[in-house]
Amino acid sequence: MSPSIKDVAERAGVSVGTVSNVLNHPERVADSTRAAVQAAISALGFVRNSSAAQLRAGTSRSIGLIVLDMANPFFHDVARGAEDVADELGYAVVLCNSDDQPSRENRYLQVLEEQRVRGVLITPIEVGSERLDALRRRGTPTVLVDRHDPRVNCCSVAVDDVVGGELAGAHLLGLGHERILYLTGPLGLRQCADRLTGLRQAVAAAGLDPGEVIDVVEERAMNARTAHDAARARFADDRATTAVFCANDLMALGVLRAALNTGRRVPDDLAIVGYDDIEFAADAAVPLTSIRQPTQQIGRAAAQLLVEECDHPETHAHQQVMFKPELVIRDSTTRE
Amino acid sequence: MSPSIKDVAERAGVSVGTVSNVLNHPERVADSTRAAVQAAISALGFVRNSSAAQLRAGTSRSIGLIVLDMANPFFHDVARGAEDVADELGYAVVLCNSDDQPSRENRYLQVLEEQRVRGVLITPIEVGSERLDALRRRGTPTVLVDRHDPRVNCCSVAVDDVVGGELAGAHLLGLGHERILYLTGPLGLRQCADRLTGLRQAVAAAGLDPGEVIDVVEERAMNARTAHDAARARFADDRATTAVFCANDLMALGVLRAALNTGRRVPDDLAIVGYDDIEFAADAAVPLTSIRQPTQQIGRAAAQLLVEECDHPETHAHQQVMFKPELVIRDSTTRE
DNA sequence: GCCACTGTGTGAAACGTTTCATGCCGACAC
DNA sequence: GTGTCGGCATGAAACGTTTCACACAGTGGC
Repeated sequence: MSPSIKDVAERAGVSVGTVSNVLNHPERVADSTRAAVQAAISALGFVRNSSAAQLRAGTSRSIGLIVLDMANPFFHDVARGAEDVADELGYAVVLCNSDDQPSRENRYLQVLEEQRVRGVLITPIEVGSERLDALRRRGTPTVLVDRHDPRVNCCSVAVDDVVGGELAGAHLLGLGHERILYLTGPLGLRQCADRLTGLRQAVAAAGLDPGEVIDVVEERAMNARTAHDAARARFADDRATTAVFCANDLMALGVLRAALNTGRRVPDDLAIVGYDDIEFAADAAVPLTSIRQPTQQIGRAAAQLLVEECDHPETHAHQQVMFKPELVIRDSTTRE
Repeated sequence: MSPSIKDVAERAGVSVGTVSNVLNHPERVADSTRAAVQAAISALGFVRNSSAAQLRAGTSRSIGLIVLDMANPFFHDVARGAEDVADELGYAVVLCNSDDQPSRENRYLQVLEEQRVRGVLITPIEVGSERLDALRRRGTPTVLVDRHDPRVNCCSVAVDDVVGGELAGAHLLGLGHERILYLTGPLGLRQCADRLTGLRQAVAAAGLDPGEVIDVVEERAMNARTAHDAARARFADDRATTAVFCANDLMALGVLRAALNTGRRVPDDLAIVGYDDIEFAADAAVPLTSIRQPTQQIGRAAAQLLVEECDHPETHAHQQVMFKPELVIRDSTTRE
């Protein structure tokens, strides 16, 4: 159907080996021959068949990246970082979106394996699944993104959520708040639980009793609407709480709307801290103080570790990289 | 390295042809043989090499999707819709992000061609580029997403932006506004220009003079910050304008913040209409009236057209599908 | 004039599948 | 017993590359 290397060879009057050399090792071919082959290639509109190339070569220069949710800016930035690094190092990235569904995760792992990718970057739905172990056993390096493997039999890159909670807590305590509400998603998520741990540590470090200072409200969904409703219900008869720490920015924005709609001034009556520092945080009705994660860095680091393991499997030692988050102060906690 | 079909055949004591049949035509194989082969497959951890399969088969069941910007929720939804349909029809989608850079678009087109994808869905950076025509000439069907080809030599799916502008205009005029500001990105973008055209049509249809009613402010960037600054500058000494129509929701959110910060009530002093109906529009400080595009539908329709052309190239006739947008009324224009 | 060498090109093997013509075997009809 | 047929399995060819051992022809040293 489409022209093959053989057609090109015939037209240029050379052997197939020579055409292949023009494609892959141009320096081995005399200038005149190379020109003739190039001419034949463009005349025929030849495009290399990568299936054949990869079959013969036995190995591909591509890695897979499976994320939980491409709609989440966090993963979008991670992907961007990983792509940039992979590109520099001569690898292509195959992007897959598991959408938090085990069936999709499985299907993509299968596809990536069939394509013989060199390695896989993944935020697994469940850490320590048999499927992933099997992949590793068969010799495909994997790196966990935003997760850690307690058994440490692969590399991983994550952000220290305990520190994030501490930063938020210390900031609010420093502003004089004595009743802090932690509005969170399911505490079964490590992320949410760790942030609470950090918050408690900050309170304890200030010489206060976490049990007295912190109040936890756990919601199932982590979006603005849920948070808005929860905040409204809560604030109907509560004037003691002067600060809210939310497990993500969407929830913080919901709380902000609830506060403004019930006539509270932010930050004077209520201080709000979010998490993630999403793009819109700075542009909210009251710009949001938030905890920023080095998202692109996560992707970059993960890709680097993976490529390192792919290229030097024998000397490679697994690492657990842990980034520190950063506090970004805006008007929702303090006006300068 | 990893076990091949041959290893499986040896271990199961059958020929390679039989193993292949177990994989692709299980019904042609006797139950007992099939079981033996399956056992060998799992014992060895065999995974089919898709390069070899595709090379032999000569054709793949995958299509490429090249979008401008995965960070934009619009394209995210389009991708989702396309993936769903492709999946139902037995095609896999290879997702590529051109990031508005011609070099990346070119590279991905090259990669997709080398992989011999059956077809390509693309929002091209430039309509009518030679590269895309060449691809089509070589027999790879393409469908334009959110773009139209004036020469109509391929299918396309887009949304009618003129109607979107009309909807916004008619809504604001119906509320009694007589001075409307259109805050837009570059009018060189068809999207932005068409929305203005629609707005003018609505004004004319109401028997008014577009030149008197509409005021256009064109900014280079279409984000919240730019819009916020533009709105602030504008409103410093302008009380005549009572309504703003923004070319996207991010700009509308910027205007909203500027309005609230300068003490205007929304919608009483200023009505605001956005465009795109992004997820956060409903959760803004004042929920935003916006124009919703059937984003997932766009992706679904595009994938359907493409697969149709791939599967029945001879009977296929190119179509230009044009969806109608929809007005979503919220508090930023009228309180019920 | 011979040797070694370099630069360039050749041709065949191999990669792991799928497909297809062929063959084997037992069952059933006559 | 012969002929036919269906169900299953086989083995080889083919897909389009890359690689590698080899060949060939100049070149320069001696």
